[in-house]
Amino acid sequence: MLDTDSVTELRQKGYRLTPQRLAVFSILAEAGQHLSPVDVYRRAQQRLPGINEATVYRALSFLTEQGLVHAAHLGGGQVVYEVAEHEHHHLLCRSCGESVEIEHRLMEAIYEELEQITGYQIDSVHLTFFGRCAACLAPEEPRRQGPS
Amino acid sequence: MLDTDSVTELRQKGYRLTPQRLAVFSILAEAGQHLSPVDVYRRAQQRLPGINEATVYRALSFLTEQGLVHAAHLGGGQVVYEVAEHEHHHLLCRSCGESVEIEHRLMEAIYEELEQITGYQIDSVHLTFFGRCAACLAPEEPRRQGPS
DNA sequence: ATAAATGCAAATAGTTTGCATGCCC
DNA sequence: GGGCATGCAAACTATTTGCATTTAT
Repeated sequence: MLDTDSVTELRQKGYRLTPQRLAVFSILAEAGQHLSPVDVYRRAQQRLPGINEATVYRALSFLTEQGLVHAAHLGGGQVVYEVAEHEHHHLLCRSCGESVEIEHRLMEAIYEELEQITGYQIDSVHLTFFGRCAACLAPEEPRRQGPS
Repeated sequence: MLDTDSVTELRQKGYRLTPQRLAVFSILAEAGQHLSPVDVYRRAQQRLPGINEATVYRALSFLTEQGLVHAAHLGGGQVVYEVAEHEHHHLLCRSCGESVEIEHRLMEAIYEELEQITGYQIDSVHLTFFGRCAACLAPEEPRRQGPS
């Protein structure tokens, strides 16, 4: 699932493309959504039965450092990962845990404003907003399930 | 440091205002900024030498449930707490860890836009943006120290 | 008095690290 | 073959929980 360019680049830097790293990457690519390290680990076990949790953590931080994967901080101190395709943010429903993507484009104006006010250069690739989704707002009885 | 109204209200609900809970609240109120549970614990020890870490965690979640304190999720899976005075957000410098407050007012327009687009009702009381502060951007050598 | 909260210790979850072995390039 | 990465186990940090005791009301 890793494109040839990335593969070549990483090898030139002296890094190795092990089955474990490739598995972690494809799992994220195929999932098409953010996964927690444990999620990744569980799925990885099915492909590479002997894979270790520490390896998954190491692969995730490796891929993050290389910019192939993004780490996102959802609420509750959870960190999740997803392939670095397009910049976006999340809006998470507190009731049912469902999330929608927010295009980064929508946030550009506010980023600029905040940069002007604060003097910071903002580079958040990922923000998480919280709220309640339409489905949970509508009925008397919201469909309870708890986030995550 | 808790106002009389809150005190009365909590007692009427059957909750108790123990020295531990009051200490945790005043520590946050006096700090005037977000503190991690460990920060709170350390400061609490000086006032109530026997206080236990579990008690601090329990007090923090109690105060959060009662709406007197807000939990904020900074990066790296850290949760910090602060008194619930005014709604605001944080902008955190990745290099030195310094943070500035972002007034919620600035975010209102984008909240409305997102609500229209997604159908969600957004109630994030706290967002954390990441970037680099002016001081860390300016010099050749950013003042390294690592966040938090 | 009595139910709620604390303190203690142990359990749990999530993540990191040291080191010998294995395997990618 | 050389060195980076893995696997394993242990260490760590942060947080939670059960239970006997204490204490606010």
